[in-house]
Amino acid sequence: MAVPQRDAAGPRPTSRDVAHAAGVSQATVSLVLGDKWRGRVAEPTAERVRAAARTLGYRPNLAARSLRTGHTRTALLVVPALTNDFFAGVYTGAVEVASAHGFGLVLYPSPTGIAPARDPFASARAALDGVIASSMAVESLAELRAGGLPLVMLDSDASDTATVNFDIADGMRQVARHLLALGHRRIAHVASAVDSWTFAVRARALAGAVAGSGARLVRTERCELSVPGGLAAATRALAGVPGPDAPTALVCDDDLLAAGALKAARRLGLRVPEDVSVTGFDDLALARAVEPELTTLRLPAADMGAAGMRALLAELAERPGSSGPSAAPAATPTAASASSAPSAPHDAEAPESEKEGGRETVLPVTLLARASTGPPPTP
Amino acid sequence: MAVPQRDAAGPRPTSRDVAHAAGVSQATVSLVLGDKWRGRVAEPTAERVRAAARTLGYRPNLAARSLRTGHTRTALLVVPALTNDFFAGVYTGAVEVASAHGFGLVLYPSPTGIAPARDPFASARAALDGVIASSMAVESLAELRAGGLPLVMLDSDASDTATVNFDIADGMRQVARHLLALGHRRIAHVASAVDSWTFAVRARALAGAVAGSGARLVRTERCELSVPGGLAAATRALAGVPGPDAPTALVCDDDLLAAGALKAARRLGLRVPEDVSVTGFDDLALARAVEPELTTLRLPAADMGAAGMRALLAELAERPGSSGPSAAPAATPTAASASSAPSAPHDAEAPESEKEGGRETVLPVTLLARASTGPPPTP
DNA sequence: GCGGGCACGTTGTACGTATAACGAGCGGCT
DNA sequence: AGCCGCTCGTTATACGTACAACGTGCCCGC
Repeated sequence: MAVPQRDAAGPRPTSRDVAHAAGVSQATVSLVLGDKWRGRVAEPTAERVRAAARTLGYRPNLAARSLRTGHTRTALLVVPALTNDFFAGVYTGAVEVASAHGFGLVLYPSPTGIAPARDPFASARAALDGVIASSMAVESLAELRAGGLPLVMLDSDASDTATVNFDIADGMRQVARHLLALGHRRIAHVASAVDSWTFAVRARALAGAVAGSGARLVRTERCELSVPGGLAAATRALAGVPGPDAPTALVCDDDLLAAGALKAARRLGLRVPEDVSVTGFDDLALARAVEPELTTLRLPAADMGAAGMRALLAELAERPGSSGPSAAPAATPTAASASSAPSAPHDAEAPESEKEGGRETVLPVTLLARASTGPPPTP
Repeated sequence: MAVPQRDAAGPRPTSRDVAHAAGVSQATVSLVLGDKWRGRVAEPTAERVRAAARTLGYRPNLAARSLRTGHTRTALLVVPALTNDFFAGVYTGAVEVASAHGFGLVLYPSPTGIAPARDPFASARAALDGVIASSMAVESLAELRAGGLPLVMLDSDASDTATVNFDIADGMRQVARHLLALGHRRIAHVASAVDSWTFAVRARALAGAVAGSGARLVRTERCELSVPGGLAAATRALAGVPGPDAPTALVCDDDLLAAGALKAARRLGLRVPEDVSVTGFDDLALARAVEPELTTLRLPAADMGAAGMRALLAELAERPGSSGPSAAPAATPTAASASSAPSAPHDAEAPESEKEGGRETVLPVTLLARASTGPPPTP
């Protein structure tokens, strides 16, 4: 009703049409709608322009704008898979700070089965100002950089790029401490076979935490990052349980693997946690859908997305020809009043420790102890 | 190595730079790279242009192209949630046929917590040629149509728009027949509270199938579409089990609900399927992650996405100023030889019955009988 | 009374591309 | 010989926007 679109739209009104309707020049329209008019256009005139834009249902032509300005105010988020709630959370966080800064965010799920050919983002045709990519979604970092676009990596140890990581090592130590405190002394690691920093760190940290504690890492089984993968690997890891040399706890690199481990235990006639404890990683929705619910690490995915987007904006800001971020939510003529203050989320929060002046952001993680862990069986 | 990008890139080469390097005019470059040169440019010249483009690492400026042509060869897919494998499948299918026709596909997960303000797709800033939307992701269809963009709806009964649907009614009848054949006579329906065509049909079809069969639909419990929702609703539905008037089978509108039902049964001390049978819908990955694995309906999500994209392309083709679909995979200068024939997927397959000349596509579904259903208990 | 600022706009141009319209050379047919 | 028609290009223009540069009154201070 109040929405002012022309229904039987002719060929979409341009800024010149608006100018004509408001009795000004096209340049003035551009100034007013671009929020660059303080002191250059009188308020009544500006209001006339806005009114004309509103009644005509004017919406700026993005292509023309990009052609002129050289940028698109659009970023790309590259993730390995859509179905993982973790990356959905990353997206949510990233899109929030993006749109708070007038940026769009496009999603590119890397392995869709489409051959990426030469162009990694062929299917996300949008012209881009920058890229945020999960290290799990890219094979070759060089290929990404080839575009010459500002780049932020997630879960990566790349040193020549801005990165956003979780404190995975600390998280793994929390898991280890939890199990050790429960009394476990023989632990197996159900590990992802994905060759990524975030999994390499898991292995190192677990080994490190177990090392000087009187406990032992009795097995490590690698597998594909999926429930069936976890089922297979956990089945191998559980051979000989209960037994003197067999593990009493399974530390899994991911909730998917832990869910598979639960199935493996059940098929082997083992109870969780009475016969064997299981831990996950990520706190996916799946962690609470299975029985028993998984002890796991909560990684604040949205924070990672938000931090990634902020890092990208910072990168953009210090480029030569680029436009610094602005809070102005684009030129779409919308009623100027928003309900509450826009408030870029988290913009001044404490928890995320950022290496001052550096290019790496590290986010804390927290352990959630649930029903899948308990004391080891007493033989 | 063979990838010909300029590393210390200056301000990106334009078609004019290519023209200069090849000793031709800019128009000729445009013709050659746009595949419009048959009979207008001699082969040696064309090759010279291609070579120049390659060594310069030329990539056409999308903004300029869109400004000139008026379209973007980009479509938008609007889905309710990213984490649902079903919609991930839809995306995969859609992106496959899109890129086979030289189109890009951008994803917009509707409820990201961002207020859509006036513009439904503010965060997917890309300029669009058309939209494919799941009816579950949009509140008001009119708002979608307001953009004036070609529109295809998924899972919808909208009559004034092209639609792609599954044969939900037939699917529900298959479920009912399966349970009736096992001997169930008292059935409860764990239904989604989402007000959408696809769920309304489920209810009607289940009621219809149970009606003349000697069995009864003893309860219907509605809830939010999630595992906890299913847990709550199923707990209500299972009151009094086992008992003379209580259901022996739970038909759930979605695998998420069925997973919740499994948890509910376990908490009530009921075994599945010995005490109560449970069925799902969608065949999500979750269906096989839980124990016992779910009897469910397989909906070929990728087919739906592919059909949706094809419907959109058809829509686009019969618009006045628009470019018909073309198999030419854009102008990116890539080695002309592909390994195998491109072969638009499924393009001539039988299973999807399409109302000839109509605007609705209906896709078949198949029942997967797994461990969560069995004969009812014999009292 | 006159130069100088200020407030308010406007004119002009460029971004990189696609395509319509227009040749120029040349061989063959009548 | 004349001229059509074909091949192989070129020139010119428009898409819609942002912004640099340039007026034009008008008031103010000296």
